Amino acid sequence: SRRHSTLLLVGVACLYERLQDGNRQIYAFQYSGDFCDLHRHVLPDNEVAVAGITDCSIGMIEHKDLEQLIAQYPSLGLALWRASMLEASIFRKRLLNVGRQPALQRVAHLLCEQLARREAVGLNSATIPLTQMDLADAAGLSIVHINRTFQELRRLNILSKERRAMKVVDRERLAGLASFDGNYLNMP
Amino acid sequence: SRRHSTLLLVGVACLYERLQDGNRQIYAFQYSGDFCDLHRHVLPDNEVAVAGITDCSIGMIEHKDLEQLIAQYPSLGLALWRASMLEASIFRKRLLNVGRQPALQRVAHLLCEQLARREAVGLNSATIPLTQMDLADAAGLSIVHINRTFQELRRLNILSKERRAMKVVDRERLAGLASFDGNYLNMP
DNA sequence: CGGAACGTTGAGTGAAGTCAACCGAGGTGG
DNA sequence: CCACCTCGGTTGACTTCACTCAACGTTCCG
Repeated sequence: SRRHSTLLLVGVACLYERLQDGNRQIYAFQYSGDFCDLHRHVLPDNEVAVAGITDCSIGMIEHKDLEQLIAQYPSLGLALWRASMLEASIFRKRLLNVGRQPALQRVAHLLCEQLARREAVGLNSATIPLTQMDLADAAGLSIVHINRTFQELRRLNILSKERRAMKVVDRERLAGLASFDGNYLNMP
Repeated sequence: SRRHSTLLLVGVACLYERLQDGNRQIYAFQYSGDFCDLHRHVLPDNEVAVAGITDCSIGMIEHKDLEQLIAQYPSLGLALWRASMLEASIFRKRLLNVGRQPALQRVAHLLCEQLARREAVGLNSATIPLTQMDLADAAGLSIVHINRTFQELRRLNILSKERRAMKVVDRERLAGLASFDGNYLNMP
């Protein structure tokens, strides 16, 4: 059990868990400013893992230092609490989409969420550095089906290919397709 | 936007969201001691709703009173933060199961989780007061498919029928089937 | 130049969904 | 008291969305 928390400073990472059969579920993509493993504060021994999607810079903070800081600055404690509730809100929406939406809408919503979160941390390019495998594991779909879903999104002129990366060309229609409403991210 | 939070005192409730097409996703079942709508503290205008599964008693607390209490007793703030992280942990596991597990395991895991949580609040009966519709909406499956999954669980002598309610007969095998490990609930 | 990782394709399969009935237990009002 | 209604559960036939498998193409990098 670790004695520190990790903070993502630069880059994109993902939080995931792997099943016995090797299948992976990506729980969240993380951006600058996100704590990667705060949950270990409450659940030191769980199976959740973190991996970099791009190259990352990280910072560490000792648990006891963090606790001391919270004691000293109660508003930090409140901010961390709010961050946890926001994380829960994101998980809820993911659950709705994975549980109740077909592949096209599901992928569209996931992409909208990443665009919104990237924007919030100043990443304004519409080119998203995720592989089809990453998207498959986040959406709960097979790689092959993700690939075909992407082809459909490209056919609709919503996505385009840049070398190996995908680029969102028509964000409006992507959001329309997904019925995306960023309210749950605490954004406009 | 409400000025109070609701605390579930007695009974079972569920947190859910409905799609335009009428489809429902149940995010969580709630038990005595759970706050039903703390998320509104951060996201006052979201679409998440609460409904009673059984008859319920609830308590209300004004947001400003809660904030005052937290200021007065910092450990209450920490406890609420931990509760939010635990909620997030439950959502993560739900996501893993909905995204990556077939119906039988998915339903088995959901039932294991409810048994564990019921036990934690002193509800020791193995009879779970959920309809097949509730389970379907929580597992992200159709009612018809839930029904057939239940028949399979009964055929395996893991579940039985009591009147209209279901009863878990063989908790060991249910947990085995689901590869259930209660660690993510912060329980043994 | 070669290999690894990612992306694409086609064919065949299968798990879960949909539709449309019908059944059965409670509850309720005439 | 019983007819009736409603809600939840069950069934069968059929459909479809997504998965698997196995190959092949492409980009990137050493």
